[in-house]
Amino acid sequence: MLPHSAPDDPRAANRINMRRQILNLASQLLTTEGPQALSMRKLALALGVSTIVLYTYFKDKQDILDELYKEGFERLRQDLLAVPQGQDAMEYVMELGRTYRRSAVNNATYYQIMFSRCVPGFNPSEASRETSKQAFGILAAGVQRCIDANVIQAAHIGTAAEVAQVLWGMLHGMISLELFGYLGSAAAGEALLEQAIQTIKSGFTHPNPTQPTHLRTMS
Amino acid sequence: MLPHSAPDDPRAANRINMRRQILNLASQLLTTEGPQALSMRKLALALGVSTIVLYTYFKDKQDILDELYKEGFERLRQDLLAVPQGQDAMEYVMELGRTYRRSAVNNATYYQIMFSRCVPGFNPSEASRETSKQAFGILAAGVQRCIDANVIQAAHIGTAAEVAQVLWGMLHGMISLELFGYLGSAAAGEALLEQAIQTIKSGFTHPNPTQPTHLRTMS
DNA sequence: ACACGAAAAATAACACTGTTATACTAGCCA
DNA sequence: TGGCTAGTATAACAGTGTTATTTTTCGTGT
Repeated sequence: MLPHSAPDDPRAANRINMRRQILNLASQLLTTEGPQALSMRKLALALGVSTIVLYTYFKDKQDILDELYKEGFERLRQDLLAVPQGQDAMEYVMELGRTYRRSAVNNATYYQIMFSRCVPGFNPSEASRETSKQAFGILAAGVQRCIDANVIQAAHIGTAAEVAQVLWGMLHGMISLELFGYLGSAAAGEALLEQAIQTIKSGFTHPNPTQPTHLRTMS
Repeated sequence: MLPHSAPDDPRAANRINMRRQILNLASQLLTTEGPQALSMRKLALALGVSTIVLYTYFKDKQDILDELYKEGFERLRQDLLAVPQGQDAMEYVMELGRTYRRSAVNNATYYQIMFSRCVPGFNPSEASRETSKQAFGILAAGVQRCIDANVIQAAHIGTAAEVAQVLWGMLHGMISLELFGYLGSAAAGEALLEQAIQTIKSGFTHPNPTQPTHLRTMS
């Protein structure tokens, strides 16, 4: 991962040290003042250095945002990992959903970077999108457990990954509406998410009343 | 709505004409080049006028974005209104969901303005948020029809508005993931939305297996 | 220890952005 | 015709990301 220089090269050590310092400050600026306040000049000023320094440690602003994007998904992943895997597979998945919301609300500005195009030209790199898939994998594994335990009617819905994508989308939608202020208070957001989770549970546990979905994707 | 001048005042006529001209161009720029390309200077240059002109017809850039935000919700509302209200209330709501996605995909850049913070400081005005509620009202009315027809187990879920908010969130989430590129192709997005709709239908038509949600909003 | 060379940093600038103070010009009314 | 007002242009201010040029720093070979 490191460049061509030796690991004990003082220059290289300083490099990764400086990288962390910049990212820490960027992270702090992001959470305290929001995405639009995160400018290269402010970053440099707060570090007491010139703007050019940022460009010696990062390719450009996108590169820094990309790192924050990864950090956001890493936080989410850690939070999801902390959910205890009780005996009830379905209850575990539901708790993942609640944790997902809590993590998103607690890291709202990170969530903006991860899921809304809050910085004009920013698009996460392919490598960073891989990180996002790891957080998603926890959800998919939970769904797989439900399918194995026969509490999700898999045949009527799709593969574990597909079900997890649907679940993810629904959770993300509720949280997204809340963060954008469409649901009113945080309490309302929490209550509505609980409703959504209950509805999803109900939908997953009961057989699909119509024909398989892949036969009717074209209307 | 018009200012203090008479309706046949040639100045005033020119005013609303110019307003429309600016908005049309902004809309075009938005769809062709995306939100970050929508700058006041580009707008003025394309119109062949000075930037100051924009500020005589609009308070600032937010004001223009606010108008586009309203236009986006108006398009969505029109698309939803065009859905025929067949006999089956549930099928009507499901078709609303499919139409919602189609409308969002067809007006992806508008959707970004409506639901993602794609322009740094933009926050829709209170008046514009009222417009968004009108589009939401169509969804809520459809849900109400389902409740009246006893195809949604309302007692187990909540009021029509709450159910509609959950439905809306789920639809929005799937579409949002698709537009951000998390679902792969448009075909995958369409198929997964169909899965989501079927799951929602199943969840809505079957009674909620646990106690009412308002008793467990606090964990 | 000293000088060399390369890496890192500073300065200053370029091309943008939204916004506005000042100056000017056009058109309407008396 | 004169004057007033609304509308426009010019030019500037403060901010953004980025970079070419210059200067400094610092590890390393002699």
